[in-house]
Amino acid sequence: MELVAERGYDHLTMAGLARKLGVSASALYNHVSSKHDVLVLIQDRLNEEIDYSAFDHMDWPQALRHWAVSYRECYIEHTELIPLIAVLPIADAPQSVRMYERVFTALHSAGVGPRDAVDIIVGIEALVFGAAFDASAPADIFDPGGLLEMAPAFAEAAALRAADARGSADRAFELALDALIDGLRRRVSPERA
Amino acid sequence: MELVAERGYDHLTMAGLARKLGVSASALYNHVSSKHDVLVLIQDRLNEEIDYSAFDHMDWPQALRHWAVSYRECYIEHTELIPLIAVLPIADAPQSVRMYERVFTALHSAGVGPRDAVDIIVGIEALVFGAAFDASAPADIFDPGGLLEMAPAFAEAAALRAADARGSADRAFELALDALIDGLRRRVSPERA
DNA sequence: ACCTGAACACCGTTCAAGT
DNA sequence: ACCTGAACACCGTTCAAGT
Repeated sequence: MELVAERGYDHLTMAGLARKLGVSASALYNHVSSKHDVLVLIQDRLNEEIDYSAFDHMDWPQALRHWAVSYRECYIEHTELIPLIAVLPIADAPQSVRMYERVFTALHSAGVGPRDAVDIIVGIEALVFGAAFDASAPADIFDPGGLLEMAPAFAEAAALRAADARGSADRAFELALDALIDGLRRRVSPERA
Repeated sequence: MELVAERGYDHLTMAGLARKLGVSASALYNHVSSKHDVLVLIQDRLNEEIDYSAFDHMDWPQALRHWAVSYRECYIEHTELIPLIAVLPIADAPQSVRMYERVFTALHSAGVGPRDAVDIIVGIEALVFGAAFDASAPADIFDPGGLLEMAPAFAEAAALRAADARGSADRAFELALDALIDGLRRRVSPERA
């Protein structure tokens, strides 16, 4: 009961979490010292499910792609946590630390310099988080509403998108991800261009 | 006093905003119907400052880059608003609608298909929002703390990054942005590869 | 038309008191 | 060692009452 970060807390509130555990809200403070602590536990639980095994048997651009896709899938189902987790230090989150180390060493041993490796990780993560946000946004996010006359061309394309918001978000993510990784590969190992 | 979304609201709370305006919190509901309304006003105010004039006199990959840099700069100074604004529909936000229309038509008239154009906008935005998050994260976000022995290689590179977190975040963003745009250009107009 | 002040149902957190 | 219940300082929002 101590280490478990119980799943299914849609309303991530101390009271709600306590109710789900059958205790009072104040009882939680015998196990964690603040809400920040439970966020760290959740972050680590979530990051544990990200699949980065591709780095074992693929070249880094391909592995990066698999990692990013898995990363995004993990967070799409828990989008309300993204703004909290995206700025959360990884100290005391062992699974997250392990993941970063693996990705970093894979890039490094493939000849990518340490600064570029960190930058690549940060860049991929930025796209992943941003895309997960996008996937969680309402389908009509680009609907100009009463301002249609201001954006006739964009509105038409946005309506097409709204018809299959999730599929469109997936396509947009994969287009950007492929473009990003392709660009990174050319930048970091230009001889293979 | 009605339309103004007063600046300097660090604590974006109805009470705080009311205090800054010298009225009571409940008085605000004579002008807006909910906090969501003031967020829309703020979103529009903020997006008004994004510079997309580059689309007037540059080719789309270059213009996209200028737009993204300006976009990110706008949100870096108001990072606490990102999670709210990133999922906010743009209906009733005229400046935002205007911006999207301009970017979309610029891409479209350059020969980019409507679906790709929207995907490119979404992809750039994802990177911008994610990178703005990253820039607002604490400098020691990648510090493994007591788990140093789990990530010796990554920790070293992360420490280098922490020494100049903001500069590193900028570099990572620009590396990813250039790579992304380069990849998009190749994908959308392969003949110019 | 616009404001105030009290009230409501919530937050995260603390702390004395119990077992 | 772990829990409860009351309390605190906050949220966003409503509403009767004032001018």
